[in-house]
Amino acid sequence: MISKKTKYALKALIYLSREYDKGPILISDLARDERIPKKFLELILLTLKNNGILQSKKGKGGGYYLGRHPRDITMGQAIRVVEGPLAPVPCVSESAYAKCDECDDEQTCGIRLVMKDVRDAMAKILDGTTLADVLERIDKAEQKQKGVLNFYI
Amino acid sequence: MISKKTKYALKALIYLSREYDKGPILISDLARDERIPKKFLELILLTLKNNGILQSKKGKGGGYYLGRHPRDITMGQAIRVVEGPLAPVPCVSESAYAKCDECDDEQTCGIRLVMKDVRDAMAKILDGTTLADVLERIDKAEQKQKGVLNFYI
DNA sequence: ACATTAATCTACCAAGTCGATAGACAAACA
DNA sequence: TGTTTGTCTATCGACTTGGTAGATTAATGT
Repeated sequence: MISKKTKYALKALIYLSREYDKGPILISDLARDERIPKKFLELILLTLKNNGILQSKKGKGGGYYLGRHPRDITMGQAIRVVEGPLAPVPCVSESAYAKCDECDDEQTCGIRLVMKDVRDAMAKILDGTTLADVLERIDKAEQKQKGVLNFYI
Repeated sequence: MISKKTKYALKALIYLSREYDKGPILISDLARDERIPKKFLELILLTLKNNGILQSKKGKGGGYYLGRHPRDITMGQAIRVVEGPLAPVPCVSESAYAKCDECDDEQTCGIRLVMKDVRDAMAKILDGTTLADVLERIDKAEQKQKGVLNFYI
């Protein structure tokens, strides 16, 4: 299960993607619209900025905005920053490899063999899905919902 | 990342799979051979038993053994028991669905759309891999390693 | 120069989880 | 009856999670 922190981060990024061409967005506005505790959101946005995903501007007219086009930011990148590596065990992580201390022979570890497959499957999806893709999928889901609604009217 | 508890559980299950036809195995032996803190392992084996994956026998000649054939126990089943649902968000869990409190409309939630794919990919692998499969993969990896070893001799 | 705005930094906190241990208890067996 | 072995309950320190408080710094408008 991903943490609330990660959910908040993803919500914020999707929000900022939707407002991509509208200049800096205030933390306060984001917090209010997405119902995220403001002070907590501050920390999240800051680490996203420190990891190159967001940029910010201080003072009047300031706020946060995406560091790159929504089509150039993936879910995988964002999740790794706030939640840590995707891999279920450190010994199959590409971004943050580490030896498992319980395990002596990595080559013949059954857990590792299976978890490698899991990691790869997750990475394929999350690194292959950009913020722009997510917006698109949301739009399609909303269209579909509207369609059903019309059907009932 | 999976917890140590889960790793210990999987190690124990793989161990018990290998000894499947040898009758009950002592907690002490398992703990010693797999280098798992004994008292901690007790709790793990107990919850695996309470969830129908293991069986046990008390007194002399007692110990723990698999409740079903290794070919009828999947990694997914075991992980759900000790670690909880596979799903990254509760609203896409099949085994333990729950509404996300941050989210009002499930149908159009972008996070959900992506995480559903992730859950399905994980479930496909973990529910499709039995303990017998794991043993087989370990054996193959060991054969391969021996081959390379022979090559160097 | 100065007030205002808004991000940034540091510290802190309560509650919960993780990994592990201790010891009493209960069933099986010889 | 005594020994063996699993079962249960309680407890522990360390760490993580989710969140708050307040001071500080940088940019902007007047």
